[in-house]
This record gives sequence, C-alpha cells and structure tokens, in this order.
Amino acid sequence: MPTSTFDNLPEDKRQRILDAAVDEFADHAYHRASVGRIVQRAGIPKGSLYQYFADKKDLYRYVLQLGLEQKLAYAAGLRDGSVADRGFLSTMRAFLAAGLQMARDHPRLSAIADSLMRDGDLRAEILGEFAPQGYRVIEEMLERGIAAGEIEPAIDVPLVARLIMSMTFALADQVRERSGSYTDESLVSLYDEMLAILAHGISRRD
Amino acid sequence: MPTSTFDNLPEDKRQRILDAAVDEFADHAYHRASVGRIVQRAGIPKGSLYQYFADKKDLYRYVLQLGLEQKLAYAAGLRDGSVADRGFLSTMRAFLAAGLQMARDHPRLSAIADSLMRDGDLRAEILGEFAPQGYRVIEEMLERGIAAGEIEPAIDVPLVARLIMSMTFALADQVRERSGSYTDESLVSLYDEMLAILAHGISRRD
Amino acid sequence: MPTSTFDNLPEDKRQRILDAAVDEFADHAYHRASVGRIVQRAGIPKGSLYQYFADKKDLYRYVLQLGLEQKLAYAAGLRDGSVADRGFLSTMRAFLAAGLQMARDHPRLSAIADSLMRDGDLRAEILGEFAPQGYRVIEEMLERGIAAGEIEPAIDVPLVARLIMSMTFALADQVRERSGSYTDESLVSLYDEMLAILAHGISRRD
Amino acid sequence: MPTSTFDNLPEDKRQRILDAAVDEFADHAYHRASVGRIVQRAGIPKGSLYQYFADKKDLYRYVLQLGLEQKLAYAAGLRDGSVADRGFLSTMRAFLAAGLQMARDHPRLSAIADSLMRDGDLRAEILGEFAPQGYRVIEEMLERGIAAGEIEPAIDVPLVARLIMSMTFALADQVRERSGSYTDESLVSLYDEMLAILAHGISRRD
DNA sequence: GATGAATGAGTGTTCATTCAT
DNA sequence: GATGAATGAACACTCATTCAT
Repeated sequence: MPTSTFDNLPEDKRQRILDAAVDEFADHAYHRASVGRIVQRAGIPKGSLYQYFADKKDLYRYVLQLGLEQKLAYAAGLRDGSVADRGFLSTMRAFLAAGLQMARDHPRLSAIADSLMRDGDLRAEILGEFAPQGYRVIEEMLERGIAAGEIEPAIDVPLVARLIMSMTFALADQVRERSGSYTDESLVSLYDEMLAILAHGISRRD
Repeated sequence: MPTSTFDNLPEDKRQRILDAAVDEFADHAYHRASVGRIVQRAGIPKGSLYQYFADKKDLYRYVLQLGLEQKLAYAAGLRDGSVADRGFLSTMRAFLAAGLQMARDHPRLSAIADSLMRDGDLRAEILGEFAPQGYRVIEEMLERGIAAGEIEPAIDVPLVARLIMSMTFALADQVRERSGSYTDESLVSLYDEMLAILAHGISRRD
Repeated sequence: MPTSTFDNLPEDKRQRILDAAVDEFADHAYHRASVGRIVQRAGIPKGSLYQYFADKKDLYRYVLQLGLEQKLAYAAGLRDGSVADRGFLSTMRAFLAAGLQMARDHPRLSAIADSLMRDGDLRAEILGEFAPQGYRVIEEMLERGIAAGEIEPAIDVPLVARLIMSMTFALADQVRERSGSYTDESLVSLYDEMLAILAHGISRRD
Repeated sequence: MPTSTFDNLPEDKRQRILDAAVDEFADHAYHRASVGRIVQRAGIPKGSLYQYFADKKDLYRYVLQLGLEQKLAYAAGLRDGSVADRGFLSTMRAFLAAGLQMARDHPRLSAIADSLMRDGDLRAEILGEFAPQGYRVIEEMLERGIAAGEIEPAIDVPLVARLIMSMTFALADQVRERSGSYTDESLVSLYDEMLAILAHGISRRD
C-alpha cells in the first residue's frame, strides 16, 4: 500500500502516476512491466516512486485494488437485488453485462486484472488477497439461488463459483482472439449460450 | 527440436538436463525461466545446452512436447471409443481421469502445459503447433454426442469445447492450490460435480 | 547521442569514459571493440555506461563525431579561403597539413575515423551521416579550381574527390606504419610529392 | 600453412574445404567469419580442420595466398612485357583489366583480398607478409617507366605505388557501391579517367 | 588420423532498487 | 521530501579451441 507521502501528493500528480502505472501494467504483464517506463510516463524521478511505494509489487497491488474497486462498483446493486426477484440467470447476465461495460469503459484496468489471471507466478501470491472478493460475489448469487429453490442445493458452491469465473475468462479470451468480429449483439448471444449451459447445469435436479 | 548430439548423450546426463529444464519451467513461466539456472541445476556448461538446443524456446518446446506426448499417451484410446457405446459423460470422465492421473504422475510436466495456457504471448505462437490437438479431442467428443442424440445440437461446439477446457484448468488449479487436501476419492467427486453440471448443461433440451 | 546524465558528469569522470572508449575503438575495429573492456578501463559499472549511451553504436557515433568536429576545427577556414587567392595546390596542402596536425595531436581519434573508413558494414550506415561532409570539402575545392581555370574541367569531380580521399588515407597509412621514422620535414615532402602528382594529374590540359 | 595431413587429403575433400573457407571469408570479414560454418559447409568435423590448420588465422592466410597466386597468374606477362614496348599507361591499363577480369572470374577470392584491405587489425599483421608482392608489381612498372624516360625520375617509387594501389581500391569501391549502374564500357572509361590523371601526374616534368 | 562433444570466457544489454546529495 | 545517478547481478546467446575416444 502506498505511503502517506503518496496520499498527500497533489491530486494531479497522484493521478499522473496512477495513469502511467495502469498504462504500463495494461501493456505488459507484471514481470515484463518496467518501473523505468512508468516514472518516465509519469514524469517523476525514479526515487520518488520508491518513496510512494515499497516496490514494484506494491504499486501493482495498489493498481489492481483500484481495478477491483471499480469492478465492484459496477456490480453494485447486484448483490442487493434479491435473487428471488430476478432469478439467478438474469442476475448473472446483469453481472456479465456489468463486466462487459466495465471492460468497455476502463479497458486498461480490465486488461490488468486479466493479465494477472494468466500469470501463474503472481496469481497464487496476489490473488490470495483479492480473489476471494471476486469469487464471493458469485458464491452469494449461488447461495441465494439455492435458497430460492432455483439452484441444486447439492452443488459445491466454491467450486462452481470458480468454474463460472473460469468460463467467463475463457469467453473473454474467445472474444479477444476474434476481436472485431463480434457485434454487441453477437457478444450478448455468446454470453447467453454460456448462461444457458450454466443454467441447465446447475438448475435444481428433480 | 534437440540436435542429434543431445539424442546421443548418455541416458543419465540427458535425463539430468531434462529434469532441470522441467523443474525450471514448472517453477517459472517461460519468460521468467532462466537458462542459467537450468544449466546450473543440470551441472553442465552453458555452451553445452546450446549445442543441444537452438535456443531457450527450442528447449521449452521440446519439454512441452514431452508433456503433450505423455498426456496423449494417458488419453490414448479415448478418441476411438465410440460415444454411442460409452456416452459423452463417461468418455469425458475417462478423459479427466487420464489428465488427473497424468498430473499426479508427472505434476511438473502438467504444470508447464498449464503455465503455457496462461501466457498469452506464447500461447498464440506455440499453441498454434499444439493446442488444436487439445481442443479437437473435446470437439470430437461433443460432435459424437450430438450425433448420438445425447447432446443439444444447437450448441456452439468450438465455444463449448473451450469452456470445458477452461473448466478443467480451473479444476486443476483448485486441486493444485489445495494439494494434499484431496484424497483420491474426493478428487473424483470434484470431477463428477463438474461433469454433472456439464452433462446437465449441454444435454439435449426438449 | 549521450544522455543529459552524461553531460552532467564531473569533468574528470566524463573524460575517463571518453578516453577509454577512444582507446578501445582505436585499438579494435567497431565489431571487435568490447563494451566490457571500455567500462573496465574507465572504472565504471557496465550499467552506468548504458545510462549514458543508448548502446555500443551510440557511444561509437559520439566518439566519431568528436573526431570529426576536431578535424573540421583543424580544417576551419580552408573552405572560405578562395582558391583564386591561394590556388588549389596550396589550399590542398593546407588541408593535408591540418589532417596531419590532427593526426599528431589526436592520433587515436584519427585512427578511429580511419578504421571506420575501412569497415564496409558500418561505413554505409554511419558514413551516410558524416562522410558526405568529408568528400564535399574536396569537391568544393575542385569546383573552385575548375572555375579558376586551374583544373581540367573535364574531370569527374566526385570520382576525383574520392581518389584524392583514398590517397590521403594511403599516405596516413604509410606514416602510421613507419611512425617515428618520419621527421616533420620528410612528412611534408611526402605530402608534397603526392600533391605534385595530383596537381599535374588534374591540371588543365591544353 | 596447412599441415602435411591436409596436403595428403583426397583432392575433392581438400577442395571442398577450401571452397567452404573461401565462401565464408568472402561473405564475412575475418573476425565475423565462423569456423563452425566453414566445417558445416565443408561437411567435415571441427576437429579435422584443426588437424589441417593451426587455427582460424592460419586457414585465412592460406586462402589469401591462394587468391594472391591467382591474381599474380592473371597479371603474369605484364612484368615481362617491356615498358619501352608498351608504355606505362597501356601496361597499367592491362594490369587493371587483369584485376577486373580476375574479379569477374573469381569474385569470392577478390572479395576476400578486398575485405582484408579494410580490416585495420589484420592488415598490418597479414599484409606485412603479402603486400610487398602486390606493391612490387607496380613498383617495377614505375621503375621501367623511369628507365624509359617516360616517368619523372624524382618520384618516391614506393609511395607512388601505394597511392596507385589505394586509387584502384577507391575505384573498386565506387563501382561496388553503384554496382549495376556501370556497363563494361563505362567501367573502362572510369579506369581511363583515373589513368589519365595518373599519367599526367607522374609523367616526366620538363 | 578422425571425430564431435565439451568448454567457459566472452558478447551486448536490461532493470529493480539504493542512496548520497 | 525530492532527486536521479549508481549499481551489479542477471539475461540469452556465441564460438574458437581442446581433447578423450
């Protein structure tokens, strides 16, 4: 976490540093990202960065947290909306739509979270701190779905949450690889396909 | 691919080199893996490694191929078994069990294949050579399941194959993260849970 | 070109680095010159050199430019002196004398420029930036000599400029190879011999 | 010089080795030439090459000598033809024509000699052994020209020989740089231009 | 005499972090 | 607190030469 020195920085300088860091981490996976380029883009001395953050990882963690907070903000309301009211399927769709919206509004933050997911070295270390928050949202949805009798109660909630998360990333991969070839509409139908499978898969079995 | 010099090496030396490489690539994603550490662990001069392999990537590819061959060996027979005879579910379970067995017998090789899947930079380059073989196996299973009337014909086969692949990786992650905490039995039930969801999800809808 | 970091270096350190580079490039053609040896002679860490110069070629170019600037400084005034006033022969002699003086005052810088001229690989690349300036001086002298009716107008100016340049290098070679065996006087007579041939060779033919 | 082992080699093998060496040294300046590539092209083991030649330089020297012998063979007869009969100018033109013919018939050997001339590191060392032979031919021509009363007796023969040599190289450079843009005819007129200057320059002064 | 694997010092270059000013 | 120069270990890769078989 940043030092108090950082918090007391003039707003615009603080923002410049964050922007530079976000840009760099979005363009390069953690290990390939360069502290040198960050300070250059931010227009601050190298020594200063190390007065604000303990080291590269500390800065990375901070940027990541920012992204997560944004993402949660987008998903806000989803947690509160009762599943009874909207059903798991439509809640989940809203959740995915939120992610999609976030990716469109803040593509760089989104890319960082993504690259983290792919760096095996870091994920174990960093994700231990954040991921639960991410999985938790899905787990809660599942729990409410179960309570509402919509979802099979026998499922292993943490496992299924994880499976769902991985599927959303796989979907994002597919989209990225063929980026451009998807219209907004076809994207939605892609999500719908996945949701249909999911809904079928975990729906209450008679 | 290794030079003939490598093939003619005394068995134990060749094995020492491969072990060192597998260890290194299992511990560090490709870009973080160090040729220096590999030769150090293997106890050979740097120059020698470059007499055996063209470069770092060549060595990586070789190790990867070894892993793939192993994996395919474990999965041998699955492609030929007709889905009509065994059903998609049981074929898929056999497939997963093969992967599980492989992961237990050669955890490091398994980890390497895994880390490749997560390195977006490399995947496009290296996977062009290998991966299709991976997805293809699943796609064929799905196609046979559809032909047998077992699976919903409306599904997007490549997409679903990809989703399934991602779920198996998520599962493997879960296992690796809590390695030790799973008995053989509980592992199987983990897979069964995923399979049940899957089976439900893509089964023919009436 | 060096970074500002280099420019701000304490005079003696900057000079130590330049001396080491000049020595190295004088002793070894560009490709054989070693960055390692340079930093060792200069007594600085390798990383520092790369904070001052982008790469080996950048350093080389800088050293070369230094030599060229020196050389041009020695030759200053020659361009402006009208051939009509002094005649081609005496202008050319002054030009050669300037080169000679430079070679004696800064023999290593002189050797570098020389070795560049002989490295076909580099010359095309580097010389594109510098050399024309070299040939141009001679071409202008020739043109003025022609205008003054002193020199045969039918000559191929660029070719003759090149031939003259090559003769000056050959002369310098001869001097370097038997360095020490020439007194100031005998050197001058060497140049005079060449000039006499040249003067005869390109003088207006009746 | 090669060992007796090399001399006793079957003709075709010896030739293969020489061809490979000539190719390599023609394509790359001495220091950039690779022993590895030579043995590869020749299809012999590395160890063998070192049984035939003491080291890389020994092989280089041998190849160079071969080239020189060829060149002298082309120029044979020129030494014997009396200048009185043909005059310096036409002898020199024949000499240049011989060089041109050699360059066309054995471009690779010619390229090697050329690259040597440009490698400051080597020239001093290697040329000390060969060059005199090269200059000698020109010196003899000059001496005969002087004896015949055609050439100014006051000239410094070794120096002028050297200047002439350097001019031929400069000419060759010009040709190489604009290679293709010269027809056989325009080449000859280029040489003639140089010869005219030379003839004027060193002709007997009254 | 033939072989080709072994060697290891060498190459240019990068970069997170430290620390004196 | 701000600065930016200093650092040096690390990186992937090369290659002429040697030497055991």
